Amino acid sequence: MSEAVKPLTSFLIEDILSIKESTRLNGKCSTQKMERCSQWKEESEELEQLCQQDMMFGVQNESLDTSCPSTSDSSTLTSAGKQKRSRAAFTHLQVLELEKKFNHQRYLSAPERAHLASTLRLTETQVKIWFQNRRYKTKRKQQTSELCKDMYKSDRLGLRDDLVRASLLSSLHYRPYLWDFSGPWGPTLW
DNA sequence: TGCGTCAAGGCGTAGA
DNA sequence: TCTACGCCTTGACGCA
Repeated sequence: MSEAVKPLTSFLIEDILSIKESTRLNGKCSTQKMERCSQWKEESEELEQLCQQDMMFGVQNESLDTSCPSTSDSSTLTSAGKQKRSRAAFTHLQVLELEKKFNHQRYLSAPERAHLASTLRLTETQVKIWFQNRRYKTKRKQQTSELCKDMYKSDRLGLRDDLVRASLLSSLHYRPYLWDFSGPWGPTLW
């Protein structure tokens, strides 16, 4: 893989917050939450319009970059001189659209990904990774719910051994790194 | 301050 | 060989 092809890590929380800084009040959590809700509402309305326009005319929108990645200087140096990893925080608007797309289709073709990325002002890699993570998250949730069902069944049937095994497995599943990988059970066993 | 969440990193694999 | 995937794991961040 060439580093040149790979897009730079996206943007920092501060990048987003700085945009909204001017409208931000001094209050703490509740105020901020209320504010965020109203922002989401505005973003959603904006998105509706943008997506409709985009679908109708097939054009890119310039006004959707409330969280536009500032790819140039997204990470800082640590005291050790190592580059500090930055974590992008997608806006509600972007997540909303990604979720919408994901509900419709779990896999994107390259053109679809490119289109969605440009529409949401994200890189194709970010869209790709988001879908990857989203699929994995869905899978995990599904496995957990199935496990819970099994546990419930076992409990009702009085299958204590199964219950114990299931609870043991559930504790392992989400904390695979806590388990001794040299042992007979790997995290991908089930 | 510990914990949960989530974008991104990393590794192995499959298909073209 | 390249690209995208799955499957974790890591690291940054927000919250109680």
